[in-house]
Amino acid sequence: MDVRGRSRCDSNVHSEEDAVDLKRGPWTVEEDLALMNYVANHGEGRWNSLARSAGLRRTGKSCRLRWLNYLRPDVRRGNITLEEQLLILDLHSRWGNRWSKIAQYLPGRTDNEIKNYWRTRVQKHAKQLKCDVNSKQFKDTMRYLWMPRLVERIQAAAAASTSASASATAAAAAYKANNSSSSNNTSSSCNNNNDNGTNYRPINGNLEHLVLPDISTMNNEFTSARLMQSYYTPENSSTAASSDSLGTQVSPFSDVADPYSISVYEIPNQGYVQANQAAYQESSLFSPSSNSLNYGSEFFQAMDQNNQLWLDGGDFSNNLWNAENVLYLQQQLNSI
DNA sequence: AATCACGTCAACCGCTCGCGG
DNA sequence: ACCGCGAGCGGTTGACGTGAT
Repeated sequence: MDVRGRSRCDSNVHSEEDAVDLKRGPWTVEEDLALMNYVANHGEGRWNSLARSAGLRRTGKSCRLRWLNYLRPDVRRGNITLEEQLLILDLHSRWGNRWSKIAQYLPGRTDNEIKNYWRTRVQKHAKQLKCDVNSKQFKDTMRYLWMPRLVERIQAAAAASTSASASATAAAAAYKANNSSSSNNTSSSCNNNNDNGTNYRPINGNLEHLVLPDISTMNNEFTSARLMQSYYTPENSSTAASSDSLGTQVSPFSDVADPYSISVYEIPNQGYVQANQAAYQESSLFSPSSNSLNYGSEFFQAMDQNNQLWLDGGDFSNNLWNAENVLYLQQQLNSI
């Protein structure tokens, strides 16, 4: 067997006997098969005894980790999608480094994977911006710039996906028929129960009021679709919008004292950076308190340099929208 | 072709918590 | 109340892949 990685003597092996028996490092195919077979026949749990009974020279911890993070049949592979990024950013803003809790809302993703994503992607950008990942500055950047931008990207992807497959799907045809008659119906349906029977009632984009659905009944794309709705509602984008000198539609912050209150900007055919910077700067007009977002042009320059890298983190090839989600997101787009 | 730097991620570690004896 | 054990969590490490030089 291939024993790589840490040496046996650098761990908390308590006896010479254990040192001889225990194996560390990457799992082999044989070990994986042994673990899978044993779990299939006997179920999970009792990992220490499981390891012995399955004939694995591994700790129970190692077996558990291998199963949960890799061998479990419902483990999801591939890049973190834009929808998942949005969810991770939002949930982390609420719960911090509660990776397992966050992972509960991203079916198929493990806490380890989310943790790795955060450390390799998010913290990297904080470092490039020369600010602490836990600083208010960085959190504001996420809330007011990156997350709205993620929403834009998701909407754009949904629109592209729908237009590409519209003629081939019944859902798209139904959408077209529905959309040609009335636009009000679509927006009014947004805040009602969804097709999964999940009660979802976002209130003016305030995520504190966002009731996260039962994850057992919905996939992560649908969860993020609901989250998107809370970031971009027809009410705050149309009735309260104002135009700045760039022609950018800017929504005033309805409640800047609430750290989770989000406004989103409509940016028709504008460069993302310029438009968002204008929106970002204008946001200070609505925040006379200590929450004012005056970070200056240097900060934006640093952010802009890294912005595309950040947004390109999503993999559209893995953006497997089903017809239902495409329809839902299209309704959102057309209700704006 | 060789080397280096960097990013990714599987795996490990220490710690805490809950539970049963 | 204490102890031992199993399970789970968050932090960290290091092997590996890849692109740049």
